[in-house]
Amino acid sequence: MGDSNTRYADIIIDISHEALDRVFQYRVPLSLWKEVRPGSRVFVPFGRGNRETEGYVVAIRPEADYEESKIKEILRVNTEGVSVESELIKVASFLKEQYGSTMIQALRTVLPVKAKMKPKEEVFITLSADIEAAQKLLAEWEQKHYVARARFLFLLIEKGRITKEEAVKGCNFPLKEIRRLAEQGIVKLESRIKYRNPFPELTKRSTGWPLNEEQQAVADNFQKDYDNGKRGTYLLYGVTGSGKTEVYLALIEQVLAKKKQVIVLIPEISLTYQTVRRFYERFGERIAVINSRMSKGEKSDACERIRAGEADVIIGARSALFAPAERLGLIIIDEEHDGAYKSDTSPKYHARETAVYRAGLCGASVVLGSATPSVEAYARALSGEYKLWTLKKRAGNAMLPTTQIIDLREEFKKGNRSIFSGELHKKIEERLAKKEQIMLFLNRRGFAGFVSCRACGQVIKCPHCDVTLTYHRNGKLRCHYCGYEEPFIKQCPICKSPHVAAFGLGTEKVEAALHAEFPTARVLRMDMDTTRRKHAHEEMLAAFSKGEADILLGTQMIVKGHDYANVTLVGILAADLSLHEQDFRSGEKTFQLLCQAAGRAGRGDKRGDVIIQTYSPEHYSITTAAEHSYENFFKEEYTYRQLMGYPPCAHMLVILVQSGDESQSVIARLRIEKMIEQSQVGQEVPVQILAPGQASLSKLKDVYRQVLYLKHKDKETLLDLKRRLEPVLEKHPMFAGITIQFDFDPLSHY
DNA sequence: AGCACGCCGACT
DNA sequence: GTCGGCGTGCTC
Repeated sequence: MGDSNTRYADIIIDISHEALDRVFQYRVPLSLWKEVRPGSRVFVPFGRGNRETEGYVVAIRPEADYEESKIKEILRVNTEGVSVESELIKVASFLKEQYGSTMIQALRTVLPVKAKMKPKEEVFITLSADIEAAQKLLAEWEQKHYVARARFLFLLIEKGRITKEEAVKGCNFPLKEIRRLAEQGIVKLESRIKYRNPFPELTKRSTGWPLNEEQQAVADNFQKDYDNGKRGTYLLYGVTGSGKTEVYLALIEQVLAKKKQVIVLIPEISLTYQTVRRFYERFGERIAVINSRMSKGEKSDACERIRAGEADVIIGARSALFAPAERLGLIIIDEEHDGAYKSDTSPKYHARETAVYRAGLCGASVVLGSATPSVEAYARALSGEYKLWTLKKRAGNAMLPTTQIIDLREEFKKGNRSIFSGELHKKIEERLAKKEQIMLFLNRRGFAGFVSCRACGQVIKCPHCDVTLTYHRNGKLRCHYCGYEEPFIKQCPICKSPHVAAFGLGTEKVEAALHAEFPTARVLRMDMDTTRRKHAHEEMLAAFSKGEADILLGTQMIVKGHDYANVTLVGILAADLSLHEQDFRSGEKTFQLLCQAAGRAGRGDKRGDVIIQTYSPEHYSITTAAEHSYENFFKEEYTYRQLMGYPPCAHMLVILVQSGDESQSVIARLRIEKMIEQSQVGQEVPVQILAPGQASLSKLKDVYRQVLYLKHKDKETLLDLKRRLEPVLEKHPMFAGITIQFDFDPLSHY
């Protein structure tokens, strides 16, 4: 396009206001062609008064799709403090490109509150003419009945100094008029930044524990790389209790010594005062915490401190990844495997991948930590893409608990219809007698109602897909991946037992059973119902910690959190509940949950016991969790992913089609399906389309949802397909009123 | 968000 | 005619 002599820029003016939340086109003057690029910050004339406004260049293009005569020119490029903003804008383009969203959505995630929340600036107006002259003027205006002017001047003479708000709102005297008076030398405008002290908190410092040999080796290795200018991604795989946090603290200190900033990501639920305190104690006021519960003002204050370089350790959940740190040197992602690192709104980015990208832009390293790494991260560590560090020793004397798998089919044969196996019942009684505490864990997520045979443990699966059939309210069994449906079976297809049932076990039911079987035990039940109140979660855990209950019964929310020295028995009531969700990650999730739950037993000096009750005692997720072997689990899981072509061995792209009109959503989905099919004709390895149809959550808030699952070996092929689809979906009138969302390598099913 | 524009009413 | 008060609508 060298022959064309005009160039246009798509510019976002101000993302803080809804009506301006779109791109505006400006001509790029020839003199700025070299400087203006996507990501540049520029000044443009905006609005009727052509007032000079800052904007972000989102794209450069040879043509405009707006009336040529109305297009204005970019004034100049903002070169001040460009680094962070343009870095973040690049991150936004990455999000748009890799995860599929509009540039505006991407920018909104990356530049959130923005200093548009006004950096607490107050404008004051003072008199610059002398009092006598002012009073003369006031008399003149009053005489002429210039009501607003007089009101303003009267107040100003009276008070000597008033704020802009008092003048504009209080006297109904417009800012423009004040400016004119300022030009005439009657008044003076001055702005002052309002300061506030955000952290009068504890600033006690400690140097921390000396590192053990393993931990020191990791710290040394990192230091060596960092000193040599090597930056990369590291996976810190350390068993529960191996002291990963101490390692983080050591790495942070190294990086701070180089005058760099550090971002520490923690899953939202563990972002409690407890966790943050360890960092406070070590780094004092150099810390900034970004929390979803913070007000906009607090957030922008924190951002200002980061931008100004006053805070250099930033702790927060997923979105803290976009903190405006100018001198970023390290990003730490704790509990890297946690599902909370994937955004659930568009762009559905993964913090791990995005962190690696941002680190690459600014020359930072990334450290991922976990006791049960995600299959993705561990595979990359094995391939050499990430560097693997392993911590095998548990700090102190804590021993791994003994783990026992109980086959519930055997219990059933023995005639035990109770929720508790004989062994678990016996152990609970023992602990109650010894005044030791017990945690019972029901790893149920959602309301997945799969159907299984209570005699042989057979789970009813779809004949066409490797997923369980779900029991529907209409009494039928259905596969959410292909739509296959069959009537509810009366007997097990394998062992012919009539005892087939939809599995559904609630905490309330378990609580009732506990009261019946152990009438003296004090039971604390934790689930969605009992923790709805604001601090209920923390309070209940604290109460249990103080020994106010003998048994803590709950869903996965109880596995994270404090250590309980007096807990010596952990019972997992039905490990299968998360195993047979219709999701290719269910094995991984189950393994992680079991490991975390088991890690709760015997944190003190008493050795703990773990009992896993299951109908699938031979499933690798359960056996490997029982033997505390991540490596064995990984081997099995990776083979399975390879065999089925699931991530990370291949890639998936979910296209979610939403519309308020049911038939419209179906038509749109069918059209997209057709377009994809046609684009794949003649391809050597075509993209596979799986499970086109209604999403399992088929209607949400009166919006109908249709999904397409696409699968291909190479992510680039899917990205390419998305790139070609996007303009059609955005522009073509047949997709008007239809919302389309993309999700790469989903963490949950639709 | 800003800001211009346009309309109506009050006063000189 | 001029200024003030207030609602409306647009910004490449």
